[in-house]
Amino acid sequence: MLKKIADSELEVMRILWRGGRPLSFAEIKTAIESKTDWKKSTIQTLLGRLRDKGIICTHNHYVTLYSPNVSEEEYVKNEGQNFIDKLFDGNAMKLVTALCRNGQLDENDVDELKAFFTMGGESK
Amino acid sequence: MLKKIADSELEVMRILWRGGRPLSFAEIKTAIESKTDWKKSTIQTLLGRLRDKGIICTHNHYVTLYSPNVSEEEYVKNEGQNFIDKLFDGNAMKLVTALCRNGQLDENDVDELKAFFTMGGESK
DNA sequence: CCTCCATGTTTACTGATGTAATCATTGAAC
DNA sequence: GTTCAATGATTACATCAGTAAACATGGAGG
Repeated sequence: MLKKIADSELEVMRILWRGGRPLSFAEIKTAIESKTDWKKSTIQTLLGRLRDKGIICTHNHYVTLYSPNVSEEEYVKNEGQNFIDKLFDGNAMKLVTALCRNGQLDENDVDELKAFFTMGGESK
Repeated sequence: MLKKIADSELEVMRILWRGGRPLSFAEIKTAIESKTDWKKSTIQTLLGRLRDKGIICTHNHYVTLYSPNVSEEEYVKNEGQNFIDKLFDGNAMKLVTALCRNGQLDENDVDELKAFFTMGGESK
């Protein structure tokens, strides 16, 4: 049961996921500093917590390299399910109809989805 | 900007929302005890915090009555948006396509949505 | 009146999160 | 070798969330 990833930790995970390969602290630091003004010790703390939770692991290569143990897809799927469970009784359709009702999704979007299915695959 | 409703607080809110009218502590307590084993002091704490956050208010009637300041719809819409912002760059379609990809939504569901639109209204 | 019960208020404690300073180490540069 | 900069580890501290005991109070019953 996938431990919870806190918001600030998520920022770090994004870097790792987007990196697509094990990253060094320096790389992570640079990437994070381009979007937050966290001190390095903060980043270190987050990496430590993520490792404690088993969400990332470290390889001792030459420098330490950090890589995710869970993929972004897994994470997103998991969070999505939790969210749906929490607010929509686990029923994804309820979520979607709520989106429609709130105008966060319109008929064109639905058409697009339809297309996605009828051509059985990756639209994007 | 709607203060955050914690998970346990949400349980209380559900009672209030479902109640459809201002409820007394006794009513809330009974309702909550049917689904959790929280002590009454716990329920009081949650009510207190919700009131501090301005999410509910109390009327002094004869006994104190509690009622929500935010509707469930508002709340759900808000949380939904936050969720989409956090995990899908604010793009609801990305969420929905993810649901499809994960099989949490299938072609039939999409058809249903289509119907929802073409007949312009409340399907369910 | 005195007592008890339901309710309201205050205080408490643990763990998680956001944020970081500080200390320790280790390889790189002189 | 000695020093320094980068990195890793330890400690810190405030706030929030989950859960609750304890204490105060105002009526209901006797």
